[in-house]
Amino acid sequence: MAEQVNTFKGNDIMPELPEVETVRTIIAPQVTNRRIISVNVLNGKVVAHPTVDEFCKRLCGNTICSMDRRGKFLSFIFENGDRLFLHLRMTGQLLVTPQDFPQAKHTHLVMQLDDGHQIRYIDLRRFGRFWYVRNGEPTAVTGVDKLGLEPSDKSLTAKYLKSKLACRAKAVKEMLLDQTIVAGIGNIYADEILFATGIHPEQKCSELRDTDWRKLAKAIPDVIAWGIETNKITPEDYLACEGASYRNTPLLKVYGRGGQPCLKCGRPLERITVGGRSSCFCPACQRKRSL
DNA sequence: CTAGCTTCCTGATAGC
DNA sequence: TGCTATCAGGAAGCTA
Repeated sequence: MAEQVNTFKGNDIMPELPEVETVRTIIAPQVTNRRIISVNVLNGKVVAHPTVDEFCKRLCGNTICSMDRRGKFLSFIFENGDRLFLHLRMTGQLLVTPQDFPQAKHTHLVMQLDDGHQIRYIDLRRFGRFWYVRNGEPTAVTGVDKLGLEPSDKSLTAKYLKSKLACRAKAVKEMLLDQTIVAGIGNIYADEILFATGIHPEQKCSELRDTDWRKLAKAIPDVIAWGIETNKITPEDYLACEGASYRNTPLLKVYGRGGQPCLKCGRPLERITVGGRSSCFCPACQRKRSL
């Protein structure tokens, strides 16, 4: 039995694009056409813009039209065109609960809806943030303006990736985590995408060949779409686990499997650190090429 | 401009 | 048992 190298600290959380999309599809139908009648900010740290007082004032009375997602950002769109942006970062959880539902530890923000339900924000590490942006007000304050292409964007081609990155000495894994190139990939799906392409996480962008760029341009949308598909959960199960256990962890091929056999060749997967992030890969299927 | 370091935060775990 | 140190991670904010 191979040694288990990873520790899985907080692995039930850490939302990336597929998980954020799951949250949106679960939450949106429960809040659409609901009016926010009051807001309780239990920890002002999670409100990034504007001040907590202004934030609460602007939210109250608004009716939610729809929910959107861009990269790992969620947003609530209101009837008046205002928007509430949210980034879950590492450990943020968004729930719609009956108002008498037991309040979880680390609940930082509660919005009371007009149908007796509440939207609750829970975040163990408090890295997540909310931004309230008025209709017509620039969204630059949130950071969404800096995001690169969505993985599903048809403009995400080998040519796009190569033109943006081929001159850079950065490791390909760091490129995948750069939200200004492609939005929504985190540490887990970066490892899965690299395994799918057979590229070593430390391979420099400047060393990649045209076939590599083509493989990446295909694997990025494919792996993210697979993540969205496999993360499906019912609203009941989502609430029962308090929005924490809808991840496809058992299905991941490399992430968190350091020391375990590669699903393609059986050799033990390795775990290294790339750009300060733990990375799992197969040393046989993802050989590092020298020039 | 980029690279590299630090910060934020808590809880699990290791070591004494 | 109980203490302290270490580590995980997304993204911003620094410095050089």
